[in-house]
Amino acid sequence: MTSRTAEAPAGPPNPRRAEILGAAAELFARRGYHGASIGDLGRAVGLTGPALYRHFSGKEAVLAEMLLDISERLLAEGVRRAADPDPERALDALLGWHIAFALDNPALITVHERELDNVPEPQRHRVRRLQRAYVEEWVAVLRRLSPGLPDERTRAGVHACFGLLNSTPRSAAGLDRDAMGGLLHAMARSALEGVR
Amino acid sequence: MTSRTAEAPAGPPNPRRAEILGAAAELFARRGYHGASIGDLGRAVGLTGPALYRHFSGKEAVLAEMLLDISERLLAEGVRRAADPDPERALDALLGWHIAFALDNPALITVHERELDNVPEPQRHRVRRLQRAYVEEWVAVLRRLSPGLPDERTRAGVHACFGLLNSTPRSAAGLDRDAMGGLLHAMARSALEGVR
DNA sequence: TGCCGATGTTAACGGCCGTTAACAAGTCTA
DNA sequence: TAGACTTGTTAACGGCCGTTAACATCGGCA
Repeated sequence: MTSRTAEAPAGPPNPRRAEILGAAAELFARRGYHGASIGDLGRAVGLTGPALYRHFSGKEAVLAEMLLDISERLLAEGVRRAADPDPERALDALLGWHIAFALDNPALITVHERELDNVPEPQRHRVRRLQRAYVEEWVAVLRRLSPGLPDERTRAGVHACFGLLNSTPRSAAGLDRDAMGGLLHAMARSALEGVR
Repeated sequence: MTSRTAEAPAGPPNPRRAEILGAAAELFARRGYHGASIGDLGRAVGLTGPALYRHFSGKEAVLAEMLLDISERLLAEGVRRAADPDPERALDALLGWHIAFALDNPALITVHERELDNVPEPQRHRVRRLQRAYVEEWVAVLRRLSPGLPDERTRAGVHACFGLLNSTPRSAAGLDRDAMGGLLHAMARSALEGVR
C-alpha cells in the first residue's frame, strides 16, 4: 500500500504536495476556485495537469486539504493564545496572531474566507466546525472582557472584526508590514470596544 | 436600429434586464462568476440560457453592467453625503449610506468586492476609477476630521473599514437589520477613530 | 390583413475542463 | 542485474460551457 493518491497526509511531509498547495492557494485566491484549472495549477509548479493526480485525488481534494490545514492552524494557535488568564492580554494575543497570519498568508486567508462552499461534503463539515470553534475562542475572551453582552451581538462583532482584519490582501496599501500590522491592531481593538 | 444587444442602458428601463441582473448578482455572489453558467442565470428567471443574448451581448457584459451600476450608485450618493460641511456629520452620513447599501444588497456588495478582475477591459478601468473616487470621498472627510495624518494610512484605514462593513453578507447573524446596522455603525466609527 | 420587430425556443458548434489510460524514465533494492 | 515503485509524460474520454444559427410565436401597426 503506497501513498498514490493519499487523502490525508500521513507519512513524511511531501515537498511536492506543499509546493502544489502553495501555488494553488495563490491561484484560487486570485482567480477563484472555478477560475483556476488543473492545468494552471500544474503549470505553476512546472508540471503538466495530469501530474497532479500523483499527489492529490482531484481538484476538490487540493482545496479540501488547504482549508483543513488553515482552519486547524488558526484554531490551534488561537486556543493557545486565548488561554491567557488576563482577558486583555488574551485579546491582544489573538489579534496579534490573526494579523500575523493574514499578513504572512494573504492568499490563504482569502481562500479560507471565500471557497468553503466548494469543499466536498465530508470535509466541509469539519472545516465549518473548526472555523466555528475559532470564532468561539474570540467570543469567550470578549465575554470575559465584558460580560452581560448578548452572545449574538458579540459573535456578529467578531465576524465583522474578521472582515476588517482579512481585508488586508485586498488593500495592498503603501504601508510596510509593521505599520499595516499596527494599524490593523489599533482599528480592530477600537472596533471591538465599539461592540459593548 | 433596435436595442438587441444594447451595451449601455439608453432607452426605457427594460424590466427583463433588471430581473436578469438581480438573479445574476445572487448567483455570482453565491458561486462566483466562473461558478455560475449562462444556463443557471437563465433558469433563475424562467428562461433558457440562449435567451439571455436577447438582452446582453454575453456573460461578461452582465457582470460589467452590474459592477458599473453599483460603483456609480455608491459614488453618487457618497459624494452627496460627504458634502456636509460638518465632517463629523459627513462621516456619519457616509457610514449610514454604506451600511444601508450593504444590508439591503448583500449580493451586490459581495460581487462588487470580488469580481472586478473578471470585468473586460474597457469597463474595468471605469469601475476602478469609480471605486477609487468613492474611497477618496471617505479619505477627504477623514482628512478634514484629523488633518496631519499621512494619506496612505488614512486610505488603508478606509479599506479596512470597508472590509468590516462588507462582511455583513458573510455573517448572517441572528441580529435583525436595525441592530446589525447599529452595531456596524458603532464598530466602524470606533475603528476609524483607531486610525488616528 | 399582412408584415415586422421583439422575444422566446431547440439544435449545433468549437473549446476547455477534470479525469483516466497507457506508457516512459529514474531510483532503490533483492 | 532484474524487477518494482515512484513520478512524470502524452493521448484520449465524456461533459459542460459560452455562443451562434435557425426557427416559432406573438403583439402592434400600415
